[in-house]
Amino acid sequence: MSTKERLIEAGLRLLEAEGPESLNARKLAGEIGASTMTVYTHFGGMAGLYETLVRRAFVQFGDALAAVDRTDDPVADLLALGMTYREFASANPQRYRLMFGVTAPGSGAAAANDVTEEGTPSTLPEASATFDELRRAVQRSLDAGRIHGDDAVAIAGQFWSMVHGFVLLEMSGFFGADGRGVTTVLAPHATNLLLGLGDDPAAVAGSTQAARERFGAAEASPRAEAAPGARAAPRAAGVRRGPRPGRTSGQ
Amino acid sequence: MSTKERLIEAGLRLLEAEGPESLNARKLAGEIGASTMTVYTHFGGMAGLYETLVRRAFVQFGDALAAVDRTDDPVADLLALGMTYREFASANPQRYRLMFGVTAPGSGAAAANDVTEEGTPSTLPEASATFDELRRAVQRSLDAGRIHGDDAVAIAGQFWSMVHGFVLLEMSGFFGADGRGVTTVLAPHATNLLLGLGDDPAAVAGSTQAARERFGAAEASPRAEAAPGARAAPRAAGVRRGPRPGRTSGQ
DNA sequence: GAGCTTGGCATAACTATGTTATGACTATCA
DNA sequence: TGATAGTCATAACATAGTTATGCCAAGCTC
Repeated sequence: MSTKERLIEAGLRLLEAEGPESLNARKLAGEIGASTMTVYTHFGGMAGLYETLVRRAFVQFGDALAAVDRTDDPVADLLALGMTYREFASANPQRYRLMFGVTAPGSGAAAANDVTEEGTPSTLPEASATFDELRRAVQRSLDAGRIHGDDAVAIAGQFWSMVHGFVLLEMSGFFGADGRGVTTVLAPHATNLLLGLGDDPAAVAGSTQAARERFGAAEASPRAEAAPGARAAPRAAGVRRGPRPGRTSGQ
Repeated sequence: MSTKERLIEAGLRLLEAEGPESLNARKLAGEIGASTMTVYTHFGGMAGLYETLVRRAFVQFGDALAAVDRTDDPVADLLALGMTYREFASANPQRYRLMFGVTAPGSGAAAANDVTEEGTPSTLPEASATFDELRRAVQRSLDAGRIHGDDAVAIAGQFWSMVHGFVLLEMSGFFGADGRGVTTVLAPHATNLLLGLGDDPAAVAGSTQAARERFGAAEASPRAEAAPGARAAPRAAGVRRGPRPGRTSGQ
């Protein structure tokens, strides 16, 4: 594997394993047995590396979403998409935060802006693709007459706000530790939103059940970054984890 | 004013004015004509300063939300609360990000963890108070029979997910630049959620109109952070202007 | 094949930032 | 008046991003 690729993989791994503060040039380089210079040769600096990681993460994220089956129940598909979305974020919280310019990868990241700070995802084609997956599911639900409206993008934005907000608040520790918030907050929210969009209560219940069953089955599949037990035993100890080696003066 | 207080205010000001990367000890100290040592004397380090800024920001945020009038239309109150919420976040994006452990204030912030990274808000009483404001509005809507459900906290969580997710995505540049997303995404989302919660369509429309008018009126008031852009105006430089604390009179 | 060019990379130095050690100065109090 | 505690400037140290420099191997030209 090329040095560049090894750096990227080490970066993604270190990010989740030791948190964003370990995403520094020296540690990264040490991880692959190279010098910090490689970061500059291949990425122009830490900012470039961050951007590459963000793109890569979005691709993986997009792959995970694209892997959701499309059935003849577009609303169930939409719900399954949401569950997968939340699953990915819960399993890779640091990655998710980085993707949405929401992490603190160290001082360099602040300089990395352009990518990390504000415009981050909205200008990345990889991110747009992610959103597009959602938009299509909404469009199919519209086409099927399950929900009503004239702007699939706007409706997709509502679903996105819902899941994105939930996921971040859940990561921050609101909504309880285990996946409890999913049943108390996210699922009812999705139901309410669908009802508000005009879907039939019975149909919503059916699609919810279908998505739930489908999702329980999908859990057995060996998805790479769909880390262990996101639903059953999701990191009760919280997002971080980590003795945080040798901070400050080591003392 | 005490050195400590001046550091806090300089911190909040620098944060919005120059971004999180300017929130460093030397710049901060220079801002008030002191040495970096003051940061350690008063806050124990940058981490302590961050935590103080987060608490202060939550207090200001809570004040802004508490200043929303309570009328005999609890749903309109709820919507006004949401608009105020979004307004605060849009006017003080860096502050909002910091509050939710969502900013990248430089390498120190990663160390600031404990506060900045994961548990940030969920363990801060100031943050809980914020959420409680929302919960009460939901409870009043339940009591009034406008919406149905047995768990005000869970329902409040849905509203919170909605606004939080919207606000962050809007900051990241999705949903367009001006407040356009508010009318295309956030407002319809709120309507749909209310409908899903059992409110009457006509009643929702009425409350929405009431909230809109009330908010438009409030816009004329000399609220610092009540920036223009929610409906029509662009809020080009909306990043500036800090909210003056302690305007809790209107309650 | 000899020499040149290019790209990858190690070494080491430079800069910025968090942090700490030290000591001076001031206010308060016994 | 002397002691103590708190505040804070100076200066040094550690870490992390970055850059300068040069080595070296792979091609390429002649």
